[in-house]
Amino acid sequence: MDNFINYLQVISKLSDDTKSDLVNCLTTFEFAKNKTILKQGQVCNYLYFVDKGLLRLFYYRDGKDITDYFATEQNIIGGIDSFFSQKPSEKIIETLEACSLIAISFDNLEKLYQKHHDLERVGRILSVGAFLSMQERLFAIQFHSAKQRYQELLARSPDILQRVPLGHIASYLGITQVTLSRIRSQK
Amino acid sequence: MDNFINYLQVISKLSDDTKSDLVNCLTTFEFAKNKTILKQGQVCNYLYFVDKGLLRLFYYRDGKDITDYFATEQNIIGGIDSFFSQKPSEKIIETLEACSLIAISFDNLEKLYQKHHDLERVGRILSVGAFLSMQERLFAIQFHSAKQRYQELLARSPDILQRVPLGHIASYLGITQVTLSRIRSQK
DNA sequence: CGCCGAGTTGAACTGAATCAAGAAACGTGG
DNA sequence: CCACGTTTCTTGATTCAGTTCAACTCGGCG
Repeated sequence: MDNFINYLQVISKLSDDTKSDLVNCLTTFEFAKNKTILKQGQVCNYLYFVDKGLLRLFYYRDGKDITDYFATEQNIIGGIDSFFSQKPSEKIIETLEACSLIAISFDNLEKLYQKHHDLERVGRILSVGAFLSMQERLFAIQFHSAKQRYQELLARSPDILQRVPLGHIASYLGITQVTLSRIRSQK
Repeated sequence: MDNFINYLQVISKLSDDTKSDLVNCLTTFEFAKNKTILKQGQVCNYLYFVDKGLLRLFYYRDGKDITDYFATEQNIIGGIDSFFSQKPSEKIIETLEACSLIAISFDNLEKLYQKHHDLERVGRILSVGAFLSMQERLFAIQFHSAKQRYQELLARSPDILQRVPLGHIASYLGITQVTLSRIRSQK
């Protein structure tokens, strides 16, 4: 839990009061490998901070499995659309390794936001950051070739390549498995 | 100004205290058509709410002018990356029509965020919304054809098509002017 | 041992880009 | 208000990155 609180605290200072309230609202979960922790059609009730392990967020498009996001240690993952709208999720979260997660429920988060301005600030900053990374991703998809995107991922998160099947990587990069295979073979 | 405050208030309730502080921090600007209001290399010091008019946010990529975003009445526009990081902006904002804008400076916004929890909440909700729309845009670029994206824009913002040169529309959709012209001619 | 999912490789196809040239609209000055 | 140059838009021919379809390889595991 300290890991998560530290993570938040670095973003913007939290009072002791906030931190102690926060600790009381957090739940830890342990999941085995290849478990679905958010099903399609289910409302996403938690945001998860990854203490240990690796997960992915994905959805189906024409029956094809498309990875949207990978979360490793020190990342947050959730079905954001569903979580904030409290509507059924199109997207699915599954573990790709055994995971220890620190979770906060929607109700608790709302309550804490209400009560603690400093926490809401952290939330605001995280959201702006998420916006900016989506922007970068959009840019990469628009202007960088499949090869470039692969190399950027390789530079940014070399570990993911080791820990995840190539099919997931390919759809995350917005290319087919076949293209990814060709990219890897050349050079 | 009331337009802007109303816009914010709908997102989440603001106290009278917040509102009166807010009014004192807002500035209104009038710009003629085709004026640059954020230059490349300049730090973006304001977020603008469009009371009247039309603007675009764009940047250069290989010497080509790429439109990132259009803002019409009741939209917010700014060089977000630059604004929040307070670093020089890659991106440029220019008016495409004569505009009345309501602006808030970075310093004022920070001050207000500090003082008013309810306003920071509005900021948080706006940021999550911005994230979600980027997500949709990414999805469209990845999976929808040029034609589909054009038709979606047409459905969503028919007025923009009337008010903006096609070249800007094309780069916003992530296609060339040439392709857009072909799409429009068929059907 | 044989099956099965994951990855590779080859051949054909396609949406959109690029290159290039012409037509239409626009505005600025004489 | 017309003439000229400039920008905007259209149209045609060609090219290319990446997809699709399909067959094949490989390593693991019941």
